[in-house]
Amino acid sequence: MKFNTKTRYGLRTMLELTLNASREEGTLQKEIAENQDVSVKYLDHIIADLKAAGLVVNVGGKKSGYRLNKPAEEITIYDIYLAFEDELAIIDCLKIDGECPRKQTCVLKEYWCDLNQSIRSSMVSQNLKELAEKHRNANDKNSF
Amino acid sequence: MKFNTKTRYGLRTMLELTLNASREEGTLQKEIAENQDVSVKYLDHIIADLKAAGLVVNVGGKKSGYRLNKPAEEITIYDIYLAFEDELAIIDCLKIDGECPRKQTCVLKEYWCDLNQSIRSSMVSQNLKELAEKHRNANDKNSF
DNA sequence: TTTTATCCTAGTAAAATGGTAGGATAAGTG
DNA sequence: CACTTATCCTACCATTTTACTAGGATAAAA
Repeated sequence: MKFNTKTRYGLRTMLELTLNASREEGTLQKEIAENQDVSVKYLDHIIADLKAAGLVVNVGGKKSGYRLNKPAEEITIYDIYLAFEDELAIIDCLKIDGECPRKQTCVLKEYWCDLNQSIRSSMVSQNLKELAEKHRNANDKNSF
Repeated sequence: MKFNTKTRYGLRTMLELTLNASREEGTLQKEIAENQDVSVKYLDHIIADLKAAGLVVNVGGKKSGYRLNKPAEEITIYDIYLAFEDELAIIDCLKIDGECPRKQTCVLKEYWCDLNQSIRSSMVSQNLKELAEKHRNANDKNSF
């Protein structure tokens, strides 16, 4: 029961882009990789996923930096999660077309479903702008 | 981000034992396996884990059935989870002795930690007695 | 004595995880 | 124009985890 590293690094990447939002020229992969202690090659995949999800854009084609593709307050942690994973389903029968012969009357499914909703809602209700503000109010301005 | 089958089957096993709590002779593995559509062999492992965690006992040695080892209201979903997994840590740096160079000032860790707590608290606050009551109030009395 | 259900240790195919490697493309630099 | 370098894109891969199955020992009951 854990989140994978792509989601974690992806979130850190997105927070870094949020903090650099004032930069017109965006932020280079290389810089992010250094700050976040990931290889540029691995970050490649992460950024590709974020890009495919429409969360980041690269400012001017090859050799240019990245920026958020929407205002930070419109990007939630769940959006970032979805760049790397399918719809949250903590057990299989909660999937959109997940079938379970017991589904009609399963009291446990009810429980799992509630928990699933509560996790998702925690991720939906936290956006990047709030995170960035919290970060700026913290002591050390360079770590996350 | 999902729960494994052992935890799911373990919970179903525990709910079945709760519903059968009035039986002095306990419930046989075989019966549980049939009701829950698991092979007896696989259930073997699951029950072994539940037993090791002190959640179930077998009534009279070999060839006897299983019973809960404590009152149902004292057994939470989190107790059952712990029979199969380590302490809940949705990201590694939340582990008891998990180290992270950024830990002092990491605003993201704060978020993950809150989410971790909220998931755990959902699991801690749901006990087997409540689940069994909900189940008995439902239509179909035999499925979960 | 035979049956059978618990108990215990191994093994294992398939999938997921967390990456690395290689090279194509194109933008900027000397 | 040649060169460097950062993005882009496709493979590949080792390790770990997952979800089991298999085999047999033990002991209680029939």
